[in-house]
Amino acid sequence: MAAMTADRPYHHGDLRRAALTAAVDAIKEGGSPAALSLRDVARRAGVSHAAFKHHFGGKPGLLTAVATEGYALLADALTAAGDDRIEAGVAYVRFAAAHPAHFDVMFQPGLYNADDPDLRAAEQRAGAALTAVLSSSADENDELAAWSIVHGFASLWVSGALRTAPGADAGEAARPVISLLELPR
Amino acid sequence: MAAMTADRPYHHGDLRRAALTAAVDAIKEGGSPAALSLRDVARRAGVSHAAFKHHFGGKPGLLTAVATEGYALLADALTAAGDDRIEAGVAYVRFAAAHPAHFDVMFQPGLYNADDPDLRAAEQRAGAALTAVLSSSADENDELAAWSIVHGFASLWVSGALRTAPGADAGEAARPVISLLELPR
DNA sequence: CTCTTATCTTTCCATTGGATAGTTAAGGCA
DNA sequence: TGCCTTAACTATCCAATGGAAAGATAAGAG
Repeated sequence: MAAMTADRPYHHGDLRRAALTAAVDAIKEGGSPAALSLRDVARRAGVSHAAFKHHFGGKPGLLTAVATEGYALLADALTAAGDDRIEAGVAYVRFAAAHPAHFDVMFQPGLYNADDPDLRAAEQRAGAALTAVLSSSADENDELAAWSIVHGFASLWVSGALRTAPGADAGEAARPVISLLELPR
Repeated sequence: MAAMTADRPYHHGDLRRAALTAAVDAIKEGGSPAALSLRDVARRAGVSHAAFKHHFGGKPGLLTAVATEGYALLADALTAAGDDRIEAGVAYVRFAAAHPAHFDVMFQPGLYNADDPDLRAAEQRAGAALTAVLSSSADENDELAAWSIVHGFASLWVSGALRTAPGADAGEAARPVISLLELPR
């Protein structure tokens, strides 16, 4: 039974990529990764919902790919920010604000396949980039404090808990805040 | 058609309370509020899934109640902690670690009915308690920094990003970290 | 003792994620 | 060129979900 109403090709060509962006769009519109529907993503990509099984295995697999991409983007952003701790922190916040869907998924390990090899690799790359900037820290508490303040600001920003002027730049808003941790003590 | 296999009474007596605790249990076991199933909660409470309509309206309504209870608990914990900023911060983290399900829901406004009156009231009570402790702050950035570092630590702890010794006390782990913000500058 | 109303159940529905089996195309190899 | 293996995708079925509607039961007011 060959239906094929539309004249699009049988093979998408770059379904994986299309699915990822469609998923991120859907998460943004839905407001939460929880509301994500596989079938909705499939419709956006113009594909049967079962097509994802081959590429991602299932819904958790799709979200695993989103998280993986997120960690990769974060690692890139951190490396690009250089050695300055403040700038790295600003980059962290900026990443979260620019990719809220990725950020949301990343820190909800219950949603995806947390022991996926690719995911782990990207995760460790981001972790290494973070540790590299913080290597000047005196002790472990110093590192934890830096990570906490930056992650906290990012989380609050993304969740909408900070009622800021619309269109405000998250990075610039964060700079004076996270700088408080860096003053000479 | 009166089936009623079990001999439990037709009226539960305290369904609202039972539903809340069942929902929290289910979220903890499921790992994420996203995985929460209304019908599962109903089974735990020994009730038809349609019974919730009257009490909560629907799934978002149930999660709204969870978030409301969370904000109330947080407000209580903060007020009980007294005037000390460090102790308030420790209490914040301790709350998150003790009630991870509530905490998870609270900061995902997309999951619930964010403009519910009761929710707003509890939210504002917690906000007031937080602001009260931070009132000694020099400026707004100081307040934001304090909130960020505490919320960041709590988020990372709850999401499992901090690989700590099992059974470790979150509050005590947080104390030296958040104290770094309080050193004389 | 009846009426009213809050609480709960049954039943039905569209939608979801997943499983299975079949269809199409693309690339290696004769 | 023609075959054949395999990647990529569709069609279809299924159990489970959240919600809606309508009815059953109980509790309390008068």
